[in-house]
Parts: sequence; structure tokens; C-alpha cells
Amino acid sequence: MKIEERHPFPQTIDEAIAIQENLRGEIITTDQLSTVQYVAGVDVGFAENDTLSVAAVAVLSFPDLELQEKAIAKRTTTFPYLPGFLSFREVPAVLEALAQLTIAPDLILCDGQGIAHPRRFGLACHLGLLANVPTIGVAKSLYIGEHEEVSPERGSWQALWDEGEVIGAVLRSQTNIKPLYISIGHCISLSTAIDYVLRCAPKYRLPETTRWADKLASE
DNA sequence: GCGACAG
DNA sequence: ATCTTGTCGC
Repeated sequence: MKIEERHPFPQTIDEAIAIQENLRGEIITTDQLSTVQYVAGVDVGFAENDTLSVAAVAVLSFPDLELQEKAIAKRTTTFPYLPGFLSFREVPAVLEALAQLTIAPDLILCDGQGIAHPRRFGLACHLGLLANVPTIGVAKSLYIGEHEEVSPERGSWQALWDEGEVIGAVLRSQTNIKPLYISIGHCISLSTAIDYVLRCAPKYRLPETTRWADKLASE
């Protein structure tokens, strides 16, 4: 698929903050997705003492979740891990992998937060804007926000709050299993995002898309 | 100032 | 994220 260049990648934290604050206003938090026929999962792994980034994308059919296409991109790591700036570390390699795809996914599930971020511009937002694809942030742990206890049954969820606003949902994707932290990435509403995450995770805690991408990035 | 901190 | 074996529990 085709990826348009939007901005150069920053060399300093101040430049990174400026990019996040300039782009956050472009995030769309309502449903602007077409019929979902293909869902993708992306993940980035690191090797060789952190100097190599390996991005993997897995495209599955929806709703049957069968693997349709995969892509891998290896690239020199150019940004350190800093909470709040994860996208600057992972997105460059992910864009290279997405560019190789023959099938343009209708929705991407990302490994990390969307607007559940201090400046409301987490990894899923950044990737969604740069790739111009609807995205959902599906994080395995809490970054910011507070929430009530979530019931143990699959499908139950609680709003994630920060500074008086709902920034995401804490969702139980499987009964009696640790919840996931879901937030809007781009071009999707929170309730629709919850629905897709549940439909993509029929059997395990993590969505099938993410499971495939994880596996591909570590091979 | 101190601690916490997506992957 | 990554380094790493077996092991407890549904």
C-alpha cells in the first residue's frame, strides 16, 4: 500500500513533542471506516542489542481471521524507548512493512495506546495518521488513567478516565484473564473499537492479528 | 524533589 | 522490548 510522507522524524524530545501537538488535532474519533474485509496487526521486535528493529504486519480476513498476507521490514533503530514517545521508535519500521503490502487493510490493531496518552497521541494515533488507516490501540498494560474494577466475564469493560475525560476502555477479552487497555487510534469510536477487538480475539487474550504479528516479528 | 512510566 | 526452564492452574 502507498504511504505518504508527513513529517521528518525528530532528533530531540522537544521536536517529538512539537510533532505530537501539531498532529493530535487531526485525529478523528468517530467511525470513518469502510466495511472491514481485512484487519491487520502490527508489532515491532528488537535485536542485536537494540540496534535492529524488526517490524511485522499480518493481514487477516474479517470476520473469519485467516492469514492473507504478511510483511517484514528490518531497519536500524533510530530512537530510544521513552514512555510517551514509543511511536517515534516503532512507526518508521512499521511504515516500511505496510508499504510492502498488496492488500490495503481496512483497520489496524496496534500494540500500544492510542489517545490514552499524556498528549492524547499514542502509537496507534501516530500510525493511523501517517498510514491514513483506521487504527485501534490495544495495550497489554496500563499507561495512564484510572478505572473501576472490571467484571471477570469476557466482554465486560470499564471506562478509563484521565483529567475528567474518558480516554479508553479496560476490556476483558477472555473470562478470568487480565484485561486489555483499548483506546481510539484514528477514524473509529471507542465502542466500535471495543467491538472489533472482541471479534478479533475469539479465543485468546490478544487479538489474532497481534498474535500473528508477534510471531512474525520474532522469527 | 520523588516515583512512575505503552513497548 | 529482551534475557530465559520449568511449572502451577484452568
